[in-house]
Amino acid sequence: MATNNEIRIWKTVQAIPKGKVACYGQIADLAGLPGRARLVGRSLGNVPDGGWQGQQVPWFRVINSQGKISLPLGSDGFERQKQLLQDEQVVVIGTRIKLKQFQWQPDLAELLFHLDY
DNA sequence: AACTGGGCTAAAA
DNA sequence: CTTTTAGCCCAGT
Repeated sequence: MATNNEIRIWKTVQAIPKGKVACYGQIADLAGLPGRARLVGRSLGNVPDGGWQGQQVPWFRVINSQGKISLPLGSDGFERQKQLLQDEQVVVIGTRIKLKQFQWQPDLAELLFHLDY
């Protein structure tokens, strides 16, 4: 069953724009769960097929604070994440993500804080 | 009521 | 650049 924290996390992740990424700690903060990056990682592994409330949850747009894909290099999950990112023009070199702009726009963060859960 | 292992992190080496 | 170290949090078991 989905926990409240998972739901908050999924909804926050749904706000990541296509072609951009965010890191686990960042999502935790924006979801109002500071210090719980690991919970974000765990929760993204529990995303229901078909997403949440009819909306997909772009789990693959979440990476670690080093700007890399966190799944084990060469694993199925890694390849899947890499493919999905490349499908939206995000450049992946080895495990590393390349983005012109790695940070969230302030107005977006502002919007997220006001999400009505 | 412990115990554990993660899709973590920041800092240091 | 990389690896290590030492914190960190908590759902699942």
